[in-house]
Parts: sequence; C-alpha cells; structure tokens
Amino acid sequence: MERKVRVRFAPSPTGPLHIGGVRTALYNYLFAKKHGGDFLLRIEDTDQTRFVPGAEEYIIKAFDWLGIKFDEGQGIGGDYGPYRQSDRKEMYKEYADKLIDSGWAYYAFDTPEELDNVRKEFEKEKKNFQYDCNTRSSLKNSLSLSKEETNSLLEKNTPYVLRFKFPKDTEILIHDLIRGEVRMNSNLLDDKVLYKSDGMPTYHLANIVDDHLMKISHVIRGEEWLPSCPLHVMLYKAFGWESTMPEFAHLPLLLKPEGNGKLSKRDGDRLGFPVFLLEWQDPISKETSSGYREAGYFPEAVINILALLGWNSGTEKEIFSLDELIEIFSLERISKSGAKFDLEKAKWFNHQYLQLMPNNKIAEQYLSILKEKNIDICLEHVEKIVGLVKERCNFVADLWEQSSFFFLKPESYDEKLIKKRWKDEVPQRLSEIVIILNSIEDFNSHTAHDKVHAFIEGNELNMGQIMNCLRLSIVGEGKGPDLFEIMALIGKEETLERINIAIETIGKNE
RNA sequence: GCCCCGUUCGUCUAGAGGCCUAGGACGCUAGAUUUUCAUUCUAGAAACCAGGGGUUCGAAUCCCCUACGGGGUACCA
Repeated sequence: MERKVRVRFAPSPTGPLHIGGVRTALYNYLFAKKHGGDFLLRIEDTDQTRFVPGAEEYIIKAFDWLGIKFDEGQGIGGDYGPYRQSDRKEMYKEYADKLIDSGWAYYAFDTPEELDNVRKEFEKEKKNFQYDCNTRSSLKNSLSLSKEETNSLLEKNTPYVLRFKFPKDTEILIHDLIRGEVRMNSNLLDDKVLYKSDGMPTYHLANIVDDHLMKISHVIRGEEWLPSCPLHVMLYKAFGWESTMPEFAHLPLLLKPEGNGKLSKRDGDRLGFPVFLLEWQDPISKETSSGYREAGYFPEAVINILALLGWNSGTEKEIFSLDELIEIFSLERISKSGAKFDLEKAKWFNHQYLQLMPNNKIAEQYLSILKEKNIDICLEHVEKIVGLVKERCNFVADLWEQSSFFFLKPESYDEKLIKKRWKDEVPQRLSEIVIILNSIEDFNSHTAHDKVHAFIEGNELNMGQIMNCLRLSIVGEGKGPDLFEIMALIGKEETLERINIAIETIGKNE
C-alpha cells in the first residue's frame, strides 16, 4: 500500500521557535520533498493557558525567512483545515465520546487538588503515584463509581476529564524508523488525560485525531515524545485506525553545549549563541533574545548547519544546498544520540556561504551598513572592495572591520609597527615614493606596483621595510589585502595624501 | 524512584564482524606562501571506540551486565 507522504510540523505557539524545533521542521520538510509529499503546518494550541501573543505569526515569519515553504496549513490554507487546534475544538468532543462508548476511555472526577493530595500520600510512603490500572479503582471515576453515581455527577455538571483506559498486561510495540523496535508494557503506563475539564483535548487526543483526519503518513518529532508513543499507538487501535496509522520517527534532541539538558526556549541568549531564528521580544517581560538573522547568518547556512546536526550524508561533503539535501536526505542516516551546537563550526559554515555568494549581492547588503555610517559610495566600488576582503569574513558585518580603511583615513598608527619598522630613513624614502607615484599617469595597482618595486630594487632597499611602512601610512596598521589594490581603489590622490600625512605625523608627536 | 532512549577525538560525525595501526570536518598547534594581517596549502597533536563480561578464528560493529548522559513520569506540548 503506497500512500502519499504527508508530514506535519506542529508547534505550540508558546513563544518563538528554537533551533531544535526548526531542525525537526527541516527534517520533516526534507523527508516530504524527497518523497514528493506534502509538508503542513499545524498549530497545537490546546493549552490555552500557555498562549503567547505573536508566537504564531513569529513561527510563520521565521520559516519564511529560512526559505522553507509549507504546502498546507495555518496561514496557508488547504483541504484539511482548520489547521489551528483551537479552531477544531468542536470536533474533538465527538471523538472523545467515541472512546467512552467503546470503553477505551472513562470519566474521571478527581479534582487537581485531590490528585495532589493522593500524590503527597504516596510520597510519604516513598512511592510514586500514577493514575493507572492499579490505582484507578480507588479513585473517583466512572470505572470505580456506579452507573447511577456517574450519571448523577454528570447531570450536576461536575467538572471531569476523560482518561484513556490502558488495558492490563499488554505489550505495546513501536516501530521507530530511527530506533527500531521499542517495547513497553501497558501496566507501567498511566491513564493519560485525553480531554480536559475546560473542554479542550490534550495533545495526545488532538494529535491523533488530526493526524488521522489530515492523512499524515509519517510522524517525525523529537525524542521527548517517545515515552508517550505507546499511548498514541493504542489510540489508533482504539479508534480502529491501525491500518492508516502513520509511521513514527523520533529524532535525537539538541543539547545545551554545557552538556546537560535539552535546548529550550528559556535558554535565550545565555548560551553565547542565538537559540532563535529571528530576534524575539517577550510580550510580557519585554526581554529580547537575538536571532540568527540579526546575527548575520544566511538562511542557507542555517539550514546547512541544522541539517548536519544529527544527520549526515555518509560522504565527506558538508556544504549542501537545500535541493541537494532534499536529494540525499534519509531518515536512516539520522543518528540516535543528541547533538550539541558548535558555535565555531556554525561560523565556518557561514564563512563558506559568504565565499559562495556573488560579490554584488554581498555589496548590496554591505552598502546598507555603510549608509548607516554615513558613507556615500557606489555599489560598483563596494563590489570591488568586497572581492578583496570577503575571504577574511564570516559575516557581512565583518566587512567593516576588514575594509573600513578604504573609506576612512587612519586616525592613528599601530605603535608596535612603528617601533619595529619606522626607521629614521623611512620618511625620506616615502617622500621619494610620493614623487614617483605622483608621476604615474595611468594610476592602477599594476603601475603602482611596478614603480614602487623598481624604486626599492633600484635603491637596493629592504622590501619588507618599505612595504610595511607604506601599509602603515595608508591603512594605519599591518593588515589588509594587497596594498597596491588598496591604493588603486582609494585612488592616487588619496594615496599620496595619506602617505604625506603619515610622514608628517609618525614620530613627530612624542 | 520507575519506564524509555542513548554512549567513537574538545565538538559534529564516518564506521552496519575482518578494508580500522579507527576516516573526515570545525577548533587547536607547527611549517610553507605573502609587502602585513587574514585567507589558502601542508603537516601534527587529538578517541586504548564509556567500563566489564561473553559469542566468534576474528568485535567499535552481535549479546549481557554496570556506569554515565538524556528524555518521560502534569487537566504542558
């Protein structure tokens, strides 16, 4: 039975997405596209107390930036809507009732306070309380109560929840596409709440009903869901949907770099690298957390970084475009253990993408940074500068550090370099070079190079001595690309001016 | 506590019984190139394959135990 691949990414709008969630979405996307299937976005907002305004919009915007497109879902549309669970509220009741009718679920009238007390009682005896096949008969529910008692409670509108009735002594087998077979015994599993007293389903009920109705073929989600997967499998069985039950794949988690715990939204900026795709401001605390976009990462690089955090192609290739990833992605090559984010490698990836990007594209972005610094210059010129210095940069913003001297005269001169290189005869030699450079009609990097080299050789001077001092005069320190290229780009006049200023300044103010 | 998942260089990982004196990448160190810094190139250090038992002629690879890490254990997702 070949069925169309349909996968979903189902975040809860409790805040911005962190990169772990983004990676889960990416793997879903790659899997769907690889198999010519659909990728949908479903908003799981069954917990109304955790609603965070703006989160849903943020999620959509974040994927928009990343360049990952949903085929269907919230904010996109499709034939299986609505795609926000709170908008599907009415239909869950019907399915919950079906479970009551078939005996797979039961009413539980215990209040949260009562359950708390039971838990405390158990703790006193160093035992752990679980609402399950061993304890449910002593609690307040439709299994322990008589039919009359139950009905009377219902008639009085007593708040209740619906719990799943796990059968006794049943082994539940999960076929996980990443982990193989996982077995669990039903006696150890608790009777999870399926339907809450506020009239909303829990994740467990809602996700099974929706996945079924939306014809989801594969559930690819984080490992934190593995323990509740037996419940999900049992629910498919209870509904009689076993034949169309999706296949499961539980992804390893993204861990905090310090070594303990999974990455979480609350990590914000604390870890020294962005945890979110886009900058996020908490609507209540007003605290802002940085994003990859704002930190200067390219979306293509972020995709590449995330793809390789828990998956590899089996080859030694590491730079992949989205299309290449779709081509070779497979669930089998996902590793089983959690991965820590490596900031240094992330920067390296961005560096690779910066080198791959055409200079005019980079120049466009750099131009807006230059504008902010009140530097008015044409794109063509910036493009040339970018070509000379981009290999030294990881981010577009690094360009300034590597090329500010193209736009500004040195304000000071590197002291160490002066000490080492600025010998007494240097000013005289540089004055001679000024005259030589000034005599060049067609001033460019080649002519300047030839003249200066001829001068150095003709006078049997030390190449390093002259070149370093010339660089110091023009750049202010010992860095930068080929000096003659710099001279050509800033022009003859500016070049001469800078050398003259250096001759007049260096060594005179002490 | 109980249940589940995992464990190869600092990090991400290759490895599906002999090709492993364990390969690559980032980072690190050194050398080369260069007019400087960076890039680049080359080389190097870096994992007794968590530990211990098996199985086998042979185990990083299969099995068991232990340790450690992670996840779950909510009317959260």
